[in-house]
Amino acid sequence: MKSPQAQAQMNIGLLAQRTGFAVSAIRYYEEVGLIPPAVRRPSGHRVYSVEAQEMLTLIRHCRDFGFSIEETRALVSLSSSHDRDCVEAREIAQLHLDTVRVKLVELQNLERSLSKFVQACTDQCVGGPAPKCTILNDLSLDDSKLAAPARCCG
Amino acid sequence: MKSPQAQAQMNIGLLAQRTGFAVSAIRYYEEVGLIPPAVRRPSGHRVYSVEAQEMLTLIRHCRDFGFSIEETRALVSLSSSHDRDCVEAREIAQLHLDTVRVKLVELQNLERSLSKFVQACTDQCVGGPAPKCTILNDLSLDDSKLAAPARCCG
DNA sequence: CTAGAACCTCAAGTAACTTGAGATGCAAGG
DNA sequence: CCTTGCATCTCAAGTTACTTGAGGTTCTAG
Repeated sequence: MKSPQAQAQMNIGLLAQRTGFAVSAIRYYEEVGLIPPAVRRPSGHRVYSVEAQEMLTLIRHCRDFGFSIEETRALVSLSSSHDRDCVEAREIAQLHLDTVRVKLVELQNLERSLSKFVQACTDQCVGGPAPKCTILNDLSLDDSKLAAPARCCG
Repeated sequence: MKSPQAQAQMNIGLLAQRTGFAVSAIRYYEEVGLIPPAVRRPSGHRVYSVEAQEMLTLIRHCRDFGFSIEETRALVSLSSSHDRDCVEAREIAQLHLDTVRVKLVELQNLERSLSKFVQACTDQCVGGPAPKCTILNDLSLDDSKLAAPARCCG
């Protein structure tokens, strides 16, 4: 009756391997109630079914999307509820997308400023270490414009 | 002798205000040794000089740049060392810039995938909640392609 | 002189796990 | 049967960069 390849029962190590989580992360997810407590063998070892594997795969994908544990929890519970609400799932994703976009803009600005900073240093410090470098001084002034330090290694 | 506007001594509250940190953050920085222990009044209250303000302003700018505490620590110590090494500062910034760029690419990919996900939902769930929505099912399959779920609310 | 803001210390909480210690279980080779 | 070594178990503490809270003092303005 048992199919040899789609192993129905597995221990935590194999589950971890199949879902891309660390063993400790799976135990953590159980602890915080993101997944239900595993069935145990008499020895105390956890045993998992393919259903658990699917649930963790969903969680894996949610985490790859950067959803927080709480958002993931909502999506997992939606996925296992009978009368699931697609609109709700979309709202969670949309909300998350909004925050990702904000972060993206911030990171883009940061990249610009930082590369200008490095460029200013590179342009002006070509000769090597300079004891009179003032770029860090500039950074400690309230009104310094970080994106383009006025001078460096003068 | 005392200039009235450039107040030479200040308490932690004013320092926090001037540098944009929370009071608790400044105490934390002292605790972890990012800034030296403040001079105390007989009452135990901390007193800060303009030098401390400048140091914290530098830290503020480093944190705005997303430098970790350890990177910031290195930059702060460079800024206060007599024979400062401009090349070293540039290297720290360059290293940090590299990681920012990696994160930026990741976030851009994420934004694309996530917006496709939301779009797929929006396109197919216009009618409202759908009990037969399968989008979350797809996410629990190992080989599902997240960027473009095959179907939703079928 | 008193109310209330600001300050103090110390402990614990946050997110999402990881790491480590110390103990037990299990499967394979000899 | 026994040993070796990997997998597993629990529980506590560490990670980052701070914040929050409790409980108590000090400063300042009216």
